[in-house]
Amino acid sequence: MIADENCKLCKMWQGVARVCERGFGSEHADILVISRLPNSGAYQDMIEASLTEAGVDLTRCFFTASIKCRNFTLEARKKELKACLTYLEQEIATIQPKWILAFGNEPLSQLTNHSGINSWRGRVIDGPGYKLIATISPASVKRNPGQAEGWQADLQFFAHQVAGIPDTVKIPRMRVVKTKRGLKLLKQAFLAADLVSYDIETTGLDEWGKDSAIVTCAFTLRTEEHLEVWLLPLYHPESPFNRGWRRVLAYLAPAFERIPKKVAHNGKFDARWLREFGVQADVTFDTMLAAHLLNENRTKGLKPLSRIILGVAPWEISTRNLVDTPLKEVLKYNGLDTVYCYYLYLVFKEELIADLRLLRIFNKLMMPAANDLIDIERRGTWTDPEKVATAVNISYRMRDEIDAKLREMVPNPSNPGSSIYAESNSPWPTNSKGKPVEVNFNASNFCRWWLFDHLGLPVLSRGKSRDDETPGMPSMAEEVMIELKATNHPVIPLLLERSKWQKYCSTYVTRYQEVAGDDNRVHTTFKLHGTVTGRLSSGKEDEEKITARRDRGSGVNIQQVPRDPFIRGLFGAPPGWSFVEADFGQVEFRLAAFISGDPTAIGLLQRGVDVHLEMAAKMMSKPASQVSKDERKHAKPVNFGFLYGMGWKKFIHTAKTKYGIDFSEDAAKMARKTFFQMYPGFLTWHARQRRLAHQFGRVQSPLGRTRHLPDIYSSDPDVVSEAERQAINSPVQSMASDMNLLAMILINRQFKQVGLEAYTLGVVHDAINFEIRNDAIHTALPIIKRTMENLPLKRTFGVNLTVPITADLKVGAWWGGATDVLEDHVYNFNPVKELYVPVR
DNA sequence: ACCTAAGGCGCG
DNA sequence: AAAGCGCGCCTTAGGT
Repeated sequence: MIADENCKLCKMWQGVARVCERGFGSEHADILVISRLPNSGAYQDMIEASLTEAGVDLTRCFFTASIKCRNFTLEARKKELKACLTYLEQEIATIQPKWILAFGNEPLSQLTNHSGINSWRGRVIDGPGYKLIATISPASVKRNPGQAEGWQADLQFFAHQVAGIPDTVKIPRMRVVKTKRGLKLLKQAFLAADLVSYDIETTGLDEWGKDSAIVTCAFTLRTEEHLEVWLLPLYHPESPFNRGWRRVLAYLAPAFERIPKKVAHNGKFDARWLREFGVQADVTFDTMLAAHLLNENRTKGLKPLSRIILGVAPWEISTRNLVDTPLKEVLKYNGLDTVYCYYLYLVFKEELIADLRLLRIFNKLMMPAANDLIDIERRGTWTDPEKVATAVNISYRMRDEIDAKLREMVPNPSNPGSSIYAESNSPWPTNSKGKPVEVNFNASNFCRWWLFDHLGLPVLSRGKSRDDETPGMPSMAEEVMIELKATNHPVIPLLLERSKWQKYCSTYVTRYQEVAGDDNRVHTTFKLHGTVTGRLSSGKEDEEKITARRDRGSGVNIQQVPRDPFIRGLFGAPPGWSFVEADFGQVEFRLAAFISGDPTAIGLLQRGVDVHLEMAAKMMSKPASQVSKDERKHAKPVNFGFLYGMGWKKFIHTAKTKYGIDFSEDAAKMARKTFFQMYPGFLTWHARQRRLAHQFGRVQSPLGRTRHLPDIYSSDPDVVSEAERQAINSPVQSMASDMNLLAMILINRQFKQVGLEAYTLGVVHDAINFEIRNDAIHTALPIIKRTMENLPLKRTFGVNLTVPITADLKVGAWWGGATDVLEDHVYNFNPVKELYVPVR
């Protein structure tokens, strides 16, 4: 077969033992397996073993590679892949495979025009005469053993596709509701069902949008041991209920709400929409959240989970625009979602029952929180429209003024600069197409050329090298620019100042103004499955994240609002209401003390001592009473950094960039030493977490939340070290966020019981934000503080905390403009005297 | 027009 | 060799 040992089509031939290695395997193969490079013996063994395990007949396989020269020193880029494709195409023409299994991004991009292996893996892609399925490369599995499970599942899926194994899941009869009588029957079916798995299809992502509508609904109902699927057309143009779909929902709502068990995949989304249109239904079991809790590392989508766990073939819909898709197609798709969701529920339920601590977290934290978040996301956070408008104007003006100054300094052939720096005659830079780049004061190729080539400022740091020949691009990070201030070139402070205003314009103030509705509220989507530790993440709905479709996004990340009062002060409470922020105080340090059992740390916390002050005293070798404010400030990064195993080098860096404090090498080393001398228990705790991770491949928080750390078994020591540090951090971060979640749930419950006009706006990891009507504050504050400081961890999770937990409350008209409420005043709040009356 | 990767930076 | 952890969003560059 084709192989040119004199090939010089690209650089890869240099220094390899064998140029252009051909593939091997059965001449009558109908399966082509493509790796990145010709496999070494060990990788070939690994691939063959895994394929056999998945059920692929090796005698039907031909093995080859994207890049035919096994060159480990040079990196194959587009050019090389294109050159080598010639040989690959010849192999395909000769073998004429029916199936191709592509390992990694290289064969995927060579053969399909697609790139990004993680979004394309596990999908059947049609090629000329063959079907291609891609997955990650065995090399990446070996480096990150955490990938092994998903990799094997992809191979299994490939084997199923090749063998044509039928779906393992039986699809019940589906019936479509078309008439009034059908609606009546569906209502009766609701009343007879003990469980429903449901899903809705919608016109857009924001339920409050002007044209938003529910296109179809599907319900898998379980009644006395048998399943039936009901499909309900609503707003779809072919639907008989197209005009009266809201009335249909209203008619069905009471019966639907009465079904005791409601299962859905990412049910918060569906429940939020249904609530918008008058259906008040909580989700009792969310399969996506269960999947996440059981294994936080795996993919969360209904389709990949169904593929991996149920072994079913993918079910797709031809277009994203449901209104233009035939009703029949939409309904079938919608119905299958609910059927597979039901079968996933059966699997996950058993898995949770097998781990009662996880089941407890699921039932007592995740599901109640998910249902609370429905209302929280719907409410949104109020922004002051006038303040926002002013902030937008100021931000743009500041940025544009700086731009104007910069533009005068931009090199101009007819106006050679008067800078004290030698201006080289380095030519104006061009882009990949050979066109001159435009003036751009962001971190662009123009600026890199201007600063480092034209003005000759020193390159202090570079990014990653993209290939072997060219070095990485000069860094324009803030810390680099701060260093460059020393050059006294006037362009540096301008660029530094500009980047702040540019960020305000692009990411913050303008976005807030764009997404605030008529009610001046901005919304977010919280994900309970957004992090591996159990923290919530915040942002837009997934589908809104596409860069090219910025106009459609309407959510913001409420957890990354800059602390600058100029920005944070845009959020607040409407007239007559107050913004209340409740923070747990140094909760991670407290929990680290609890988990490690370090007697010094526990003792200090029990006595209510300021740990930062104490650290400063130790560092300065003097009594705490003589520690200055500045000295205490120096102690803060010490406590935060070394807690999770930071090295002295990184410590110098973070102390400088995050706290603006200079530590010399010796001082940093000394600080680290002092820290562990003061809390020797932290060192043994670190060692214990490393040992546990190596022994079990996972660690658990005191409440029972699990962090799987398969990478601990990596052959790469860097990867192992990373997993070890995660083993130290995870239980602490997990417990802190679960406590915050529990507090939120309990506080909301009390607000409802008392009927208070007090509402949660969101959580920011160890803090909860509320909006409370002024006449309810004196009732709400004690509830908040008492709940946060006295969480029923013993009763709910069997955990006896040995350290006190404190909550700090702030009340005000605006976030960030709020003032602390003294401890005594929380329990004795005098609304007349003490209520912060906002000046508007 | 749409997509991905990387750099950079906002938050806890 | 290098070594806190956990996130999401925006921009640029370089593709199809």
